[in-house]
Parts: sequence; structure tokens; C-alpha cells
Amino acid sequence: MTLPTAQRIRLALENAIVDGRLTPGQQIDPDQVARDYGCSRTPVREALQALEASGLLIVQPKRGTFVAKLGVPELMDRFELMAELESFCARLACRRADADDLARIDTALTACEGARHDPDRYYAENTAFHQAIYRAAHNAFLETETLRLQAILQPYRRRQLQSPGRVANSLAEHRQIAAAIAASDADGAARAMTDHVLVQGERFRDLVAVVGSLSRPQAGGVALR
Amino acid sequence: MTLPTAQRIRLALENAIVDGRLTPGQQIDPDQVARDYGCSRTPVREALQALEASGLLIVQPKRGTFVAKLGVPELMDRFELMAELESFCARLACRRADADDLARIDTALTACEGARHDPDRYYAENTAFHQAIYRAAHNAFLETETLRLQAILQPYRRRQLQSPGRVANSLAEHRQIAAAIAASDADGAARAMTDHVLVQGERFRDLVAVVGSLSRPQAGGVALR
DNA sequence: TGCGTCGTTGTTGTATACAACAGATCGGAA
DNA sequence: TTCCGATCTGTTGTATACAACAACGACGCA
Repeated sequence: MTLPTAQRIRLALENAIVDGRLTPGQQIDPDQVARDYGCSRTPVREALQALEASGLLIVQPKRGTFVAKLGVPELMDRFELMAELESFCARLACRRADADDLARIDTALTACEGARHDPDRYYAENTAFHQAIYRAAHNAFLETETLRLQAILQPYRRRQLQSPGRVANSLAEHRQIAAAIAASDADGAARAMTDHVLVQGERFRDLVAVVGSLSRPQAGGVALR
Repeated sequence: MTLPTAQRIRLALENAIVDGRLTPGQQIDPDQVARDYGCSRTPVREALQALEASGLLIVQPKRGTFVAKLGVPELMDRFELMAELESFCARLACRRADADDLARIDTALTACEGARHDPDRYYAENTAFHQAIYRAAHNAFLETETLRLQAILQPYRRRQLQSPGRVANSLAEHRQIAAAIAASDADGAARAMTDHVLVQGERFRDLVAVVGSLSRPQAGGVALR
């Protein structure tokens, strides 16, 4: 219990969202959370505000707090930026990755291969592979920001890996990216990573084009235009 | 007021930091802020936490809350990402800017020209010029994130414009960027913007290289990063 | 039947009080 | 003089209570 309650709640909720136990659009009852953790509303409130700031929750004043449910335009914006950030990570990794970084990337790639027949495990190993590249960029701030955006997009990526054949394609792309980084081919790594991420965005758009028309998304990022 | 106290405080402090009325390293006394705004500690606490989440403040547990004072590695990381984000904005603007966007950019450029002899005014107009480009990228999420990072870096940019000749150079770079966007020259705009931002990062490093040796010598990470 | 209005109810925002913790300071002993 | 420890003080974390507000539903009126 060395960690403040508010942060424990924050991490727990964040994990629940990323792991899919809380799904986009789901309402969160602060009082219930407070009961669950045996605390008052105050630390819960702090946790919810922090999660809202990082984009995982949205608070609709006087209506309730919900797991962020992004509409198509909001998701396209985020995938577009994610592709750029990850691509930048890959590019920097080509310049800066040391032996340890390369080893971590290779280990993660192998773990992906081993998990290719188990979607849930592949999902986790895929996440780790990308994070190994963020780290290899040797820019702590970039790493943090990219991790945050990754967390926001995780609930939406999860579905995609269930498309038949997607895992195999993803694996092939991973190999290509890892090879480019190992060869210090900055342009190649950046391009491969951009494609890898944007494919997910495209796939997602296809998905929602079919299913999406049912439920109305809540505005996520808030654009003042 | 129609705005919650907590948000009023947050905005006020954010402006104070960006405008330079609160300087990096300065301590913030929550009780004093509460007195200033005639409220209790609760909304102040919320405001401070939000500002910490956005990177403008840092809270050292049991020691106090301070305006973020970034060291050289932290600043290099942020400038590096800023260059990438702004460059990406410029690139997207080439693809997506409509007549209104171009007009706003042009207006902002003209305002910069008019303010060239007044550093404070130029500082403000320079900010507006960049923001016009973020907006022209037509990616609301990217715009928000870039604005946030811009706010974090503002206190450090301010000093640079005081270097003799920097304003003139900055203006020339602005013209080049605006021209590239108007001509839909994506690569040219991206490159010009990257250089424009990185020059500021370099300039900053020169600055601290002179002054910084007293406070804390910086060893690694500065090389070619 | 449609619309406007009013009350109810849930949610949020704020105030206040208290407890726990860590840093800092001071004093004493080696 | 230096090191160690205890106390003291300031800061943070949490609990609780209350007030204000807006959304929602029900009711009445046209």
C-alpha cells in the first residue's frame, strides 16, 4: 500500500480499459468505484480527472462519466498521429538503438511469433513489440506521449486482430520493421511503421463502416473550431 | 462566473506560465492561490493536478509544487518532438488547407512582419502564426496535442527571440514556410518547419551551454540527438 | 396530441477537517 | 567537529458534508 489510493484507482481503471474489461461507451459510477476500493469519492474523482486528461475517459457534465467512445473522425485523427509518432520512433531507433534495444526488439518479435495462434497473447506481445521500439528511440518524452496514445487506441486495435489473416500480416510487417531497424535503414523503418499503423486505421474504418451506424459516439478530443 | 473555479484557476495559471509571469522553477503555494481566488484548497488542487498532467507543473511530493523547470535533456526531447509535430502539421496543411486557412496564415505572417521591432508583440504573433498552421492541418487531435507542447515550450522560446538578429531570421523562415504551404510543397514545408523549430532548440542549447555550467553540468545525451 | 413548465433526482463542484507522511532542523553524543 | 536521531513543521492525501446545477420525467395546459 505504498501507492496513494487515487493512483491505484487510476492505474486499475486504465488497465481495465486497455485490457477490454471496460469497453468504450460504458458508464462509470464514481460511487460504485469508491465502494469497490473502500474509499471516499475524493480519490476516485482525482483518478477520473487524470484519466480524462489523458483521453481515456470523457466526463459529460451532469450526465455521467464514460469510457471514451471515439467516433470515426476522432479515431482517424488519432491513428494518423499515431502513425506519425510510431514512425518517428522507428526512425530515431535506427539512429540510436544500442545492443540492448535491438535485443529487446528481437525478443519481442520472437514472442509475437510464438503467440501467433493465440489472439489474446498476440495482442499483448504486439503491444510489447511496439513499446520496445518506443524505448529504443531514446527520447523519454516521445516515449511517454506515444505510450499514452497507444493506450487510447488499444481498445480499438483489439478488435482488428480478430480479422482472419490479420495476425499473419501483422507478423510479417513486424519482421520487416525489425529488420529495417537492425539495418539502420531509417527511411525503410519509418515507411514500414507508417504503413503498419495506418493499415490498422484503415481496417478500423472498414469495421465501423459496417457496424458503426448503430450507436452514436461521444465527442472525444473536443475541437474548438 | 459561468466557469468552475478550478478551471478558472487552471487557465489563469497556464496563462501566467506561458506569458512569463510565472517562471520555471518558481514555487507555487496552493494556500496562497486559494486566498487569491477566494476559494478552498480543493479547486486549487484540481487545477494543479491538471497542469501537472499537461506538463506545465511538477509536484515534488512533500516538497512543493513548482513551475516545470526542464533540464537540457528534457528540453532536447521536447524540442525534437515539437519539430516533428509542427513539421507534420505543415505537411498536412499542404494537403488540406482551404482558402480560409491560407488567409489566416497569411494574416498571421503579416502580423509578424508588423511586429518585428517589438519583441513582446513578435512573440505573440509568432505564436499565432504557428497556431494557424496547426489548425490548417485539419486534425483536431494533432492540433490539441501540438498546442499543449507549444505551451510547455513557450517559456523557453521567449528568451531566444531576444538574441540579436533572431527575429529577422525567424521572419525569413516564416515566409519560406508560408510560401511552401501556399504552393502545396509538402516536403519543402515540412523541412522548413523542422529547421525552424530545431534552430530554436539549438539556440537554446547554446544559451544554456554558456549559463548552465554553474547550475548543473550536463554530460550525456547531448551529442547528435 | 403537442408543448411548455415545474419539480425531482442524480451528478458535480466546493468547503472543511483531519490524518499520515516526509523533510528539515535542532540538539546531543561520540 | 561530525554524525546520528528525535521532534517539529509543512505538505499531501483522504473523508465527509453541503450546495448548486442541469438533465430528466411528469404533469398540466393549450
